[in-house]
Amino acid sequence: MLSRLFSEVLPDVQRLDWAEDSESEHCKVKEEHSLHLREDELDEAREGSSRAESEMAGDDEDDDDGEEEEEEVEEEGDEEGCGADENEGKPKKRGPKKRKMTAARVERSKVRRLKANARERTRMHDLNSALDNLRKVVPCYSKTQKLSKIETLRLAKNYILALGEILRNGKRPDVVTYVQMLCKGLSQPTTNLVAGCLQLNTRNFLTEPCADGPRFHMPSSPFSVHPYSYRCSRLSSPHYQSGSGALNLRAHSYGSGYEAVYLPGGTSPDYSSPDYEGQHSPPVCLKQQQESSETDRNYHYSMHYSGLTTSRPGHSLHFGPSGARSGGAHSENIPPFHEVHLHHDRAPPYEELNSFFHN
DNA sequence: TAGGCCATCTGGTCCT
DNA sequence: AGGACCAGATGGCCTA
Repeated sequence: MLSRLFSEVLPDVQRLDWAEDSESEHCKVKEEHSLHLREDELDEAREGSSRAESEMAGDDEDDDDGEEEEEEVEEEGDEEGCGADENEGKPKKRGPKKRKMTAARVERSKVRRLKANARERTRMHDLNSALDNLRKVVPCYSKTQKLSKIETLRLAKNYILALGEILRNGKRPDVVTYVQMLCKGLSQPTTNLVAGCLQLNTRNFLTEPCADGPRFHMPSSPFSVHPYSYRCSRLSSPHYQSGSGALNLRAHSYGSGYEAVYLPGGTSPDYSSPDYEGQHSPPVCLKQQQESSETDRNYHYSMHYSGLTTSRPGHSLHFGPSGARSGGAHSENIPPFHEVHLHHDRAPPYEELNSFFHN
């Protein structure tokens, strides 16, 4: 199984390399464009430089061929507050003596600074490009709702640790434990998103009617794809932190399953109904509440539907900390499912995890 | 309006 | 001298 994991990971890493290459190509093109856009700055600086040189005709008369022989005039201690009174009692500075900053030198320094700025921009763009690539291989990816840089790094670290744990133990982890590992140290909004992504991929998560009220059951595999979309207005949004209507997610000691139980506070949408149109949020808030007991070591999570609405009046669910934002205030922000999903095609470890939870 | 996130500029440091 | 890297400062944008 582990070898299968590696055999699946490696080609994907190669794909990733390719993707990174193409993306960096794209980035380079963009960067060239942006550099072109800023060439005028350099031109301006150069023009300014030549202007300054001509204005400095008094002491730079022979600087006509661009190789200006700048004055090698040494400072007489008149810069940086090194006046005579300040130098009293202090040893004379050693090292290369500062050259006088002629206007030409100042302008050249400006040009150098502009070039350095351009390089710095390029460098940061490359860094961002790499971060984008990283975003695509961590468990939760959205084109529209990007994880922040810091959260991407945290999630990536947790993901690596989680995969390492799986490799070390050679067995699938408890689902909730897995979610815990992934979300360790993440902000609440990111935790919500990750939980939402994981839950998004629980095709059979929904609809298993119970006698004691609407109840959702997590299947053994939490990672298979289902077609519902969800929304998250902004990852930094604190909307999903707590709520009244909640979905309690309990891990069972038996099997690998856990169940999500709707608590009072909302109406369960009839996902099984053909009338149901999937423009709604699956739970996007997963918040550990407590450890229930030692015997079943159940972890309780509340999974809140934040402003989950449907086209049917009876299906409008209002969850959220205050309710003020609930009720579909952000329905226009719902990213389509294809924009928020697990990258099965890019993340074989996830497929492997799928198989873990399928077995 | 405050806070989070981000891009950019800038000066400093280290290395080649 | 120049490039890479870094961290601080700053201002813009967005959301609650």
